[in-house]
Amino acid sequence: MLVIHSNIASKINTKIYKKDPITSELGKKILSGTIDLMSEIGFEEFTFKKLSESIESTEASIYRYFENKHNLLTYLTIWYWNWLQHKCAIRTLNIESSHKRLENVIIAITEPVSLDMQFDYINEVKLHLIVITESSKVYHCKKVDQDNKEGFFIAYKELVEAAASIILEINKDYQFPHMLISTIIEGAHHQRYFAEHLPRLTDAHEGVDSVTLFFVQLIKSELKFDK
Amino acid sequence: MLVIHSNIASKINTKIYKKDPITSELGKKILSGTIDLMSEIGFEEFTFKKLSESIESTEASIYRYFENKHNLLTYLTIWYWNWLQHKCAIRTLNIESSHKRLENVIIAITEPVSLDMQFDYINEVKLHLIVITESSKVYHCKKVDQDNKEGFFIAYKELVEAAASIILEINKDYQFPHMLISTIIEGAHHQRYFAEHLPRLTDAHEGVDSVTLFFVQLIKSELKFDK
DNA sequence: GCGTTTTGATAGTAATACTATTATATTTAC
DNA sequence: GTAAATATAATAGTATTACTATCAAAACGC
Repeated sequence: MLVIHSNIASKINTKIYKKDPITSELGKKILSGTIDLMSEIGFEEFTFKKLSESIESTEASIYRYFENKHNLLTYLTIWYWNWLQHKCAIRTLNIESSHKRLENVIIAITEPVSLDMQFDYINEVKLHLIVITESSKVYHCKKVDQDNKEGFFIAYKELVEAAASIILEINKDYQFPHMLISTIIEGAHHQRYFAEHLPRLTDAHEGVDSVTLFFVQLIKSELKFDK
Repeated sequence: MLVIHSNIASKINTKIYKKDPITSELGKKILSGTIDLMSEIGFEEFTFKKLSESIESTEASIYRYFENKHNLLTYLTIWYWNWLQHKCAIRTLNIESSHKRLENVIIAITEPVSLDMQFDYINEVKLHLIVITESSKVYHCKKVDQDNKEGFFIAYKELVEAAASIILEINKDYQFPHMLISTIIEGAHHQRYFAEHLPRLTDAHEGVDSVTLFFVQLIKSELKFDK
């Protein structure tokens, strides 16, 4: 069940930061500066030194908010998962048909991101780019089991669980609801990345959002409600 | 069209290394040592220093074979793609039915890896673990466009192209053959990783390879030949 | 206006990611 | 069988990264 939260950052696990970035001006500058800088130079090239220069602060000050750049990326990724949850909740409000709710969720998850909601320190379009390119590094690392115990991936699990439960409304005997949803979430990121950098691995058609088209068609075929 | 090569390493792009590792004892020890060490401690913790200690050589000697650990991981990933191509070629030999050939390819791509072929310096099971956990880092980095120009991803593209062409034999009007295949390749890695570290994102059933089951069912549903 | 918290400035350490140099093996060339 | 070429080991050194520590200045809370 998806719950609508007014403040996306307030849902974020408190152990991911040393000091909550949304409680101060510097904290917010760290978030917005990171989104600008990391979307430009990428996670590997990104350092707290460079960030401190771009926001005119110091390395030591940034370390007071986040232990390291990995946790900072994790923070942004959790923010994105919460934001997606919120978006899915809005898109399924007052819709009776399970089929239509599921379709709306798949669209919300896979569509290109625009700046429709306005957040003061988070640029959703740039954040989406970072998520597409870097978010898998959040869990593809040795810290994954420890971070999982801390609860850093709860927002992702809730998102998958919520969509999976709609699938079970449609077909209570369907065997792979979680796999289907997590494959679509990860797949949408991959396909957008491939379209940009390795187009021979995709079928991008000009002017058409084939990523969303493909995944909507896929889920309808798999659950056999394509009519 | 898949071509069968007797030597998987010989197909590897020569620009990925400074000195071809399979031409010397040290080179082979670098490959087997990397597979052992990296599958154990992960890409981020892996250093040429640690590798040199574990294979009883020196940092400088390893640098004569590979510019950096990123290129070494890329080498191993290319080896894996070539190996998968080879496996798919074998599994589709002498099979007339396009449907059966496609099913065999999806099984070859998604099934768990065992040590059936024996390579002297590559442990396929450990390499598969590395690919599942680390291979997306090969292209999710700032170097991706440069590496793509060098041709490092050709083996991946050929694999996708070969499977996509079978899809088009089955349905020449199908719009998304490349997306479907690359989604399955990446998806299979993700699902195996999730099953190990984030099980709530999957539907792993005991004793059953649900990853392969899921993707075989998915492609049959999407291409509507599930009979 | 005084105490507390936050930030800035600076310094310092250990590890990483390399490059360079030279000596010593080992291989190959003929 | 010896000289020449090549490969490896041993060592040293540099720039950058990823932090930690200290202290003074600024801001803020009441």
